[in-house]
Amino acid sequence: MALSYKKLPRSFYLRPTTIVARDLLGRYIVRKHGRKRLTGKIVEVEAYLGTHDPASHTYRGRTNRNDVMFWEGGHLYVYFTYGMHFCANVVTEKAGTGHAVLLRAIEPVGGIETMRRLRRLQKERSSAHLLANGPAKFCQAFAITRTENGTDLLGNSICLTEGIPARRKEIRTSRRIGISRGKEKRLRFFVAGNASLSRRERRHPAGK
DNA sequence: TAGTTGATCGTCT
DNA sequence: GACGATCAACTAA
Repeated sequence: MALSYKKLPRSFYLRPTTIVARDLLGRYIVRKHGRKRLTGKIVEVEAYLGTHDPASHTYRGRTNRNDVMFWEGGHLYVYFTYGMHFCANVVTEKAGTGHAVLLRAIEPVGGIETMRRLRRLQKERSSAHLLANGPAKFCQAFAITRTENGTDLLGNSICLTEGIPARRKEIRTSRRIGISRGKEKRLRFFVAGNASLSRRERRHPAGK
């Protein structure tokens, strides 16, 4: 399939969360930042399944912080963590369900010099595949902060486009990273062998 | 290469 | 008052 910059429609996000998570791999995220346009390919995500998933922010119901996760699919939920980092999620399913997909790693495609500036990295550490290979690094490289919480992904400031969906054979799954509850579920999805993943793949997965 | 640690603060208990 | 969907710098070997 040829690369397409056609915006993904609302209906894309209203489907079951694990379906959306897999289908996000290979799609492009396009961010308008001042006069610059930053683009990247989604290569790693995690699904968070609403009020029944103990690892989800919405597990204990609706609060001021997680409110956006209960909006209609196709919005961006951004939260602040560890006192210094932001992470971004794509809200999925219909309003009120509290589901979302965490964007864990992006392969930079366009606007790489701007991303380097935003990440404030020295030349030695500025290899493109290190710019957004983690949820907080991605937010920094794409200038996503508290201000972007609640952004409609069908608008112009941040949107997702068709890109080139990953083939089924390229997609791998694993447990989610950095959580303590609900860790047994395999809800992390990533593109096999991609250089911009947040973790190196194990040579012999051994059932993990 | 693997493992440990400090930074730093909003949110919920 | 504890902890977290993290990261970078550091240590040891």
